[in-house]
Amino acid sequence: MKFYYELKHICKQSNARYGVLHTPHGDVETPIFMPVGTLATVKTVSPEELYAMNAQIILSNTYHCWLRPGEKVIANAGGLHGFMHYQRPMLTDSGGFQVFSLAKNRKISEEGVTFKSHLDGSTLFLSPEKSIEIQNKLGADIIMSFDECPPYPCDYEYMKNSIERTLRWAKRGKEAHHNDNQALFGIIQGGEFKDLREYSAIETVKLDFDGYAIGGTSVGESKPVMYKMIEDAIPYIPKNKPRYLMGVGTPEDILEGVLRGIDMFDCVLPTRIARHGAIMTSTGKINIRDKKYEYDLSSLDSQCHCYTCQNYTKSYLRHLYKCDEAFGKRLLSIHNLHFLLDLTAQIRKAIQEDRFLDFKKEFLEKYGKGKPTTLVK
RNA sequence: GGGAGAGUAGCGAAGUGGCCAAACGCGGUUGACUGUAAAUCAAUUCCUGAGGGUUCGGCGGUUCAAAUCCGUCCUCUCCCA
Repeated sequence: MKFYYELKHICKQSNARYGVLHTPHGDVETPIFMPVGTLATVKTVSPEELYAMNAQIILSNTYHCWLRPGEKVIANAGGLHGFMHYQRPMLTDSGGFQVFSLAKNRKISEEGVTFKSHLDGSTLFLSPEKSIEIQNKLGADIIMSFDECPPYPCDYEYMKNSIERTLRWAKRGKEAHHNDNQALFGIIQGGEFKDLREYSAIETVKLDFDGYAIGGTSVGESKPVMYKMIEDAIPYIPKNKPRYLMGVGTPEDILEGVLRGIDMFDCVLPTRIARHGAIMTSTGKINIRDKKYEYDLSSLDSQCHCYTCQNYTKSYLRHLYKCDEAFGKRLLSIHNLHFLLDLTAQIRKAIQEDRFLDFKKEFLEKYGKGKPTTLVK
C-alpha cells in the first residue's frame, strides 16, 4: 500500500489542520507527536506500552542503527518492525541531525559527510545515497532525505552554500530511493533567513517529495525565531502534503507549530527529561526529585490517565528517581510521552471542532509560562 | 593488665605549622535538557545581619600564626595476656 496524506479539516480559527497519514503499517492521525527511538528503542518503554499510550508512529535513526547493530542485522530480522517487535508506522531520520550534533567529529564535502565514529573513532562515510540505502534496509514507513542541519547562529554565506548542497543531496537521495513502500520526505533548511527559507522550500518542493520537513529548528534559536522559520516555509509547502517540524518539542512549541499548519512533531525531550526527573503536567513542568514531593501521595497529574498516574504516587516516583531505579525512569517516560500524545489528541479534537485557538489559550493558561501567543490568520 | 593505631563538615576520606572554612567522593538541596555521544550536565551544601563568626574528639599549652607541635583527658579499633 502506497503512502499518502489526506487533509481532512482546517480549523476555522487558524491554519491548524487535521489529517491522516496512510502508511503500510496503518493510519496516523495528525497533528501527531512521534516518540523518538534512536537506537531502535524508545528508551525504557516497550512497544506494548507505546500502543497503550496510543503512540501512532515512532522514530528511529539511520546513523545510530548503521553503527550499531548495522543495517544488515536489522534487515535480517525483517527491518526495524521485526527487529523491534513493533508493528505500527515508523519513520527514520537520515543522519542529517548527526551532521549537527556530532559536528566535532565530521567533515562535510560535496559527496557527503565523513564521520569519525563516536564509538571507536573509525572513519565512516555517509552520503545521500548511502543514507537512503540504509533506510531502505531499515524499512520504516517514512524515510528522510539526507541533509545538513546547519548550526545556529550561522552566517548567510554558509547557510546559502549549505542549503544548495542539501538540495543537491535531496535530488541524489530521491534518485537513489527505489522502494515504493517507503515514503520519502524532503527537508527544508535556511536558518533564520527568510529568503533562504523560501528558496529552500520552493526548490525542495520542486523535487516532489511525499512530505516536507522543516529542519534546523530547536538548535539554540529563540522561540520567536523558530516560529518565524515555520512561517517563512509553510506557504510554499503544498496543502496536500504532510508538514513535519523536526526536533520539536515542548508543549508550547507543538501548539505554536500546529497553529502555523504543522502536522508532525518528534522530540527526545519527553523521554530524556523523564530520565532526568522532569515531568510535564497540565499545570506546568515539575521535577519529581524536589523535596516537596517526599510525602506527596497524589499522582503526577490529576488530569492524566496514563499507566503511571493511574497507579503511582509522587512520593513513590520520587523514591525511585532518587534511588536511580530503572522502573522510575520507565514510569516517568510513560507519563511524559502520554502527556504529549494526549496533547496532540486534544489538539486534533479541537481542530475538528473549529476551536483550536480557544484550546491553545486554555491549555497555556493552565500550563503556565503561557508565552505570548502569536495569532496567525 | 601490656602494646600499637585512630578520632577532620551529614557519611567516607585528603591535609600533618601560614597559600585551610579545609581537596576529593558519596549523600543532601536545586536548575538545565527540543530530528538522543545525554539513566547526562551544571550550581549549591558549617553559621551569617555577607562585614564577618565559629570549626578539624575535649581541655590546657608552645608560636606572630595550630586541623597540623607539646601535655593531659575521653572514645574507638587491633594485637598480646
